[in-house]
Amino acid sequence: MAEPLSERSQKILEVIIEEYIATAQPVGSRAITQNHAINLSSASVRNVMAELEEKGYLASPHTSAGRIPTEMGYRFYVDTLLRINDLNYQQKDQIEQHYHRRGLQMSDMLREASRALSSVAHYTGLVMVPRLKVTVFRQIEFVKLSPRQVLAVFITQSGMVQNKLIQLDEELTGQELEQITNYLNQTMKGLSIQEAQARIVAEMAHEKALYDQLLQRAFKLSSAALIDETTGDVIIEGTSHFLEQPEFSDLECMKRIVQTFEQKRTLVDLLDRSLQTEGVQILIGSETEYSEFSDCSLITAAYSGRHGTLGCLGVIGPSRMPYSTIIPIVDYTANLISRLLEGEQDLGE
Amino acid sequence: MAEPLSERSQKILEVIIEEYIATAQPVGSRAITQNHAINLSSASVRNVMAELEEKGYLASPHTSAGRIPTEMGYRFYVDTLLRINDLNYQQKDQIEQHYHRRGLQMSDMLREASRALSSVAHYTGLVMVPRLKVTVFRQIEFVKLSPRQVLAVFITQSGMVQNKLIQLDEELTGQELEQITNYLNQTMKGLSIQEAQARIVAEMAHEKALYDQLLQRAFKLSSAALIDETTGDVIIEGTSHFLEQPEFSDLECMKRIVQTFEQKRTLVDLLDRSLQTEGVQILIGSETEYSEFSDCSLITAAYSGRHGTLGCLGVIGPSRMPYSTIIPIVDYTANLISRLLEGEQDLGE
DNA sequence: TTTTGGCACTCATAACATCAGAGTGCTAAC
DNA sequence: GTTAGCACTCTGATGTTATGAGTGCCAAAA
Repeated sequence: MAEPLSERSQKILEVIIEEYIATAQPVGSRAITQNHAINLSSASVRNVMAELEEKGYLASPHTSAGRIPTEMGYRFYVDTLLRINDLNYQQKDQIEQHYHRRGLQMSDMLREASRALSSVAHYTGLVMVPRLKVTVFRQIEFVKLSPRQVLAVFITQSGMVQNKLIQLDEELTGQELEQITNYLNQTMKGLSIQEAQARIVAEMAHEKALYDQLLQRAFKLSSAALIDETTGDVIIEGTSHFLEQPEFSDLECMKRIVQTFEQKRTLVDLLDRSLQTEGVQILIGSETEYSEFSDCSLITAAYSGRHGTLGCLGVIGPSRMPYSTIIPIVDYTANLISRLLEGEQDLGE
Repeated sequence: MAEPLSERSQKILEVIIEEYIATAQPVGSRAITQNHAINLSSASVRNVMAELEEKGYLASPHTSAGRIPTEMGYRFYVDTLLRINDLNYQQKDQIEQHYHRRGLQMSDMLREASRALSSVAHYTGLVMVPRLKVTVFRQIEFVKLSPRQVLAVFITQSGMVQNKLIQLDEELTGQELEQITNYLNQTMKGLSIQEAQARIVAEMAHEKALYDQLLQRAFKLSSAALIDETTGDVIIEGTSHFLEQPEFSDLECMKRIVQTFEQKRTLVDLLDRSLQTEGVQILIGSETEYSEFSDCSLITAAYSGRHGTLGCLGVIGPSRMPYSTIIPIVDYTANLISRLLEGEQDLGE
């Protein structure tokens, strides 16, 4: 059981998985001997298939229906059998076309990334919007909406814009607000939000601040503006691709997936977990740890700006997914976005 | 044919439609005589049903399957038979709960409105985001991202925030930018965007501007910032409710609807058309003029701020929809949002 | 020892026939 | 004008059978 698969078994497993990915039909021994360059009789293939089933790489829906890959089968395939295709010219072009328009803001760019993923991969595209705390401070502006209400507009080095409505304890004059703005912009420029927050805490604790009411107000205001209470956001494009998959013709199952997409929460958690990983990460079925995705796979890659990892993006679809073409699409998109975001920053400095 | 329906026929039509809305099953003559206070034999009902079918209000899927309402049937029902329920306490409460959190920005509020519609009505909620040009100018800020790139942050009286990246022909110093900002904020405060644009055009034409380079730049910049090239946006919540409807169990049809939602374009057009209408508007089936919605109905109502209509919101679902409960939900939500937005403005002045 | 041809067996799927039930339309009687 | 009754239609459920794809196993061949 723990003994490794022979080369021949591996080859057959590979062919079965690729055939199943292509057709969505259980693969029989005969299909293998006919369609592919395997010089074996169907009986020999059957023996190997029985072995692969026993070891857990394959399963049969019923006696006379051929075999389909298990999660473990896909995992082995991805880890050891997969040969990743290079993107062809057309695919690269198709991805890049999404960014030809000039003057895209960061949020637009991320949306385009999700669209690109969805349309090129033909699965659902996901892009996680950078968490505030991983971004770098560029500029803050306060807009007074009413005596006790201020809108903080906060711009990160990478060009993201965040708005936040702040309720004030005490009234501030326009002049005070301006002073605060200037002070904060000087003090925090170039700091990461985490650094900025740390500095705020430090300076607020520092007694010096006690003497300067304005400073104290400034810190209060900025700490209110920089608290990131949002749960994170994900840009989802191409939900409808799920409806094309024969494995999700079950409406009940489909509904659960769409609902999960709508809540976004689960996807945020999922993508968060992928954030740490270097390169392309692949989660298959139960590895996602969500039952609604038990027949899905998630392929993700992190993207970054000049100051490090910003977020991650990827594609979700059925486990029966052409990994060899999807992986480079995700990889290429993540790199492209990273390059663009780093370029943006160059302009900014 | 053109002769009107007798009272009895109308009553029977009403019962059939309501029964069909409740059960999603074709309604037979017997169901009517049993379940409802109609003192007629099934044979008499059959006569009436034949008449209603001939006149186009009903259709029969096949000989032995009872009748279902046609589009014309629904239209007649909505126009003349419908008695609109009042919202009960729970429903009102459920809608209002979405706004209890303080410090909601306009965009958050609109999202909540869409969620509220979706969760209370159990159909898909739609909210059209106000077009820039119907809003009132409050404040503009320019943030210099690079020598030739400026981010314009534009805040409307109703608290909406719009960002736009502007490419400059010529470099501007921070000081110049500040002057421009001040000038524009003074000049355009309280103007509607249409008025503001008109003024820009007028002043740019005016020869006085020729002498003052700074002014000219100001106008250029603001006109770039105020051009609304976005196609309009719609906030959609509760797509998954469509998957609950038995009439859309056809995956192909379902997919077309979800795709249409994803593109948003069609929905923008649809909602745009409803914008002019006073009160609640109802579009049934082909009245939407989109084939993918041939079995859907759209119920909308406009919402407004103090300065007039801002946008519209509503619900889309199958034509077989409990109009009497959905209509007041849409109506109430639109009024509530309008009230809140007008309140927001009070705070702002 | 490995491979393969052959054969019995299993099971899903499609095709077909049958039947019950729901509903209609029509006619004659009330 | 209303209704009871009846013949008729059509769907959907049920059951039966045939087909065929695919397996497992065994004995013979390599």
